[in-house]
Amino acid sequence: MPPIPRLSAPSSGSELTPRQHTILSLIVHEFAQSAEPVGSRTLVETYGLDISPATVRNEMKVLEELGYLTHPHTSAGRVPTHKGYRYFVQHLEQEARLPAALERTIRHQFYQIQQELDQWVQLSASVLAQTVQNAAITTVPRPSDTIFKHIELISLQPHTMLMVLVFQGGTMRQQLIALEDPWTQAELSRLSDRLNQMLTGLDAARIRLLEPNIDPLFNQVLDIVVETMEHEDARGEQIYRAGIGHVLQSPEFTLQSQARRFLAIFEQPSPIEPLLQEARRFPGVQVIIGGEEPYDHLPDVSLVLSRYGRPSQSTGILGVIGPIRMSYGFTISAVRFMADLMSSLMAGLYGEGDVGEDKS
Amino acid sequence: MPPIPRLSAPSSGSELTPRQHTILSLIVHEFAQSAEPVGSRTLVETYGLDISPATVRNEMKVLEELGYLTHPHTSAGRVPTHKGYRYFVQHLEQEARLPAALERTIRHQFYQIQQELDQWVQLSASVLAQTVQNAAITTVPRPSDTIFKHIELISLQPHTMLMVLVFQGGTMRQQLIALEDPWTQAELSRLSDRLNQMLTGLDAARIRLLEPNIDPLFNQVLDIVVETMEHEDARGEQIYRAGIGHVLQSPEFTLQSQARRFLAIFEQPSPIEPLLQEARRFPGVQVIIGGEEPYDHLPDVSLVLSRYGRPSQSTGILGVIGPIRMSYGFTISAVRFMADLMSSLMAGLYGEGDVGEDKS
DNA sequence: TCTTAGCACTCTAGCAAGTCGAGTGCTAAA
DNA sequence: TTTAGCACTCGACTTGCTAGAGTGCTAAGA
Repeated sequence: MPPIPRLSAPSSGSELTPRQHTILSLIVHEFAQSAEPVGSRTLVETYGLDISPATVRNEMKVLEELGYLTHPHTSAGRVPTHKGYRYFVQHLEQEARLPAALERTIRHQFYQIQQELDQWVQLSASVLAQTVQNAAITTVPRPSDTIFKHIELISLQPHTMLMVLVFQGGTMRQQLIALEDPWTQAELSRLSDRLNQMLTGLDAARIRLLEPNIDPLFNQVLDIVVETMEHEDARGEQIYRAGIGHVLQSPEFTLQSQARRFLAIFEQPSPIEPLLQEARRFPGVQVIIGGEEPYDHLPDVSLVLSRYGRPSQSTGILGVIGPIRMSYGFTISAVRFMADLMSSLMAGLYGEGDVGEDKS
Repeated sequence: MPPIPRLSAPSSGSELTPRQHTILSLIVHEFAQSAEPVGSRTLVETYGLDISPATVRNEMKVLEELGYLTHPHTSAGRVPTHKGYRYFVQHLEQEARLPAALERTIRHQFYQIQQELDQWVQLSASVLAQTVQNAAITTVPRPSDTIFKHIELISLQPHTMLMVLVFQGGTMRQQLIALEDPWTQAELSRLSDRLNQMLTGLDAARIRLLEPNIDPLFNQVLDIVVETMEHEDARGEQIYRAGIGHVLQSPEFTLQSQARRFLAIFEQPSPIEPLLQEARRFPGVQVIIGGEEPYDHLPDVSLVLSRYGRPSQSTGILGVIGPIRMSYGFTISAVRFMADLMSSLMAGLYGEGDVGEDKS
């Protein structure tokens, strides 16, 4: 059960009176829990307000005229609009932390598994989903630009070798290559030494400009390297997901059509991929409210995303996807904590000298 | 639209008369399409049978007494029972192939992407899901036993090295290792040469028995190797999934409770993992009808699974998950084709000498 | 003996009418 | 400016009814 969000007076410059702000916040909070339109009487009774339902109704009407609330029908309670949510999120106390016990529990789970990036990524999605009781995603960190760092050629059988490519930032790719002629490990090592000297620090475009060599194997490997690097640049995110069931449990996604639109997010060509790319460019937690304006191709969901990793080297995105009425305060805290945790785990993995994510 | 399954007379030894067999098959087929109980009149009219509805009703009653059909209520049509499906699947002509044009289309998609196992695996799930209009899964191939084949130690920075482990069957793992003292590539190469000579062909248990060396780095690496290999043995399948939305569209999964049970299959600790392990031990396409007897922990779904890969080296599982009333004939053909295709793709990747999956 | 026409019976889906309750909006008084 | 009171609205739920699809049984026909 997430804690009740702070209901402090709005920060200066707000266009709402303190009471309107309180009422809007309470409606957002109540609707997040009940998923049903909030009536004036319910609100007063549930939160023990010192004003009468009629007063609340009057304020609600003003808020509706300002565009922060709507009605599903004449005699129903109020529901926040997208604008209402945007206002709420903007004026939220974003600095709240998760309860210390919860932070400990989460951290503990990461120290129980092997030190391996892929597993951390996967675990972060499922722990996040479990924590916020919504769907969560995490993308595998990768650098914004693929730059050659190291190649290793390993002879497996006389006619088969394993090529291991390491890129700046620590990403690795391996590939088996069939050879026309048999080669010894010594010969392959000489070749990889030469490649390492020539290619370190270059990107795919620069490598392409190199003059062809006399050695046919050299050329073959070079081709494969370029191909792999270009492919790496063009490759879609690898996304781990978890907790889809949580979201489908909530009433707004019981309709088939809604559920299908929601599920499409997790299928192969995901409609949120451009969003993730975009989100990676900025530090801090970002909240995206879908179903409207620039995000109308999304179903009615909200995304709470954060970049993580080492900004100059390789970064990934993690976050939560859930109904628009989610508990933003708690979710934002959870996402921020998880991003910081992953960043520091990665910093530990790749050496302490490199600080994790910048604390904005 | 899948083709109508062959309705030939049952193979000898069947406990049903030819007419009963036909009626059961038609009910299975009709119910697969309509998802609604099949009445006697509908059956006669839709399939142009030369017998009257009354006769069909009599036969239906016999089939019901034998346990192959049920009634949702007194005045409803008939629905196949699990036993009915099992009978139907067992007596199905399993040798049907996909239409040649479809096979070509599918093959084509695999030649359009880079030769990389992970991508093929992912693609196979989405193509399969698209083809049969149900959910599909594919696991990344891996050997049944992890056996050391090769190690490579690559110096990235003076105090950081990359360890690449290759196991029998071609699976690879890499890991960054922080070093207390600085090491040169030459020193690391000598170390990896020694390890390669000592460990090739051994499994984790045997490596554990080796006597400790004087060299501390040697011991450190050896520990990590054993740990990685043991971890590899214990690691869960990496599963790619696709087409979940197709299944959720069908009427049996519109109820929240059903949908959630179904989705649980695709979440982190999947209830079907033991099934996949089991299925990997046998060649050919296997059909599992869930929701009953040994599979009652599953929701009401059927699995059509096949192993693929190189039996002696490394194998994976691919298959389709859908409502029990799926089109078995078509689905089985699709799964078999996809398994064969993946097997031959892998054979091509790892060298022709090694034939793909045995044709059972 | 098998098949089939006829008929009574059963059960669900769907529709219409009616009731209940939560909630609004307005007005007038505090 | 706040609030009590009241008329009004609309959805959710209940009840009663009907049409339709389907079965099971019986008796006649092949």
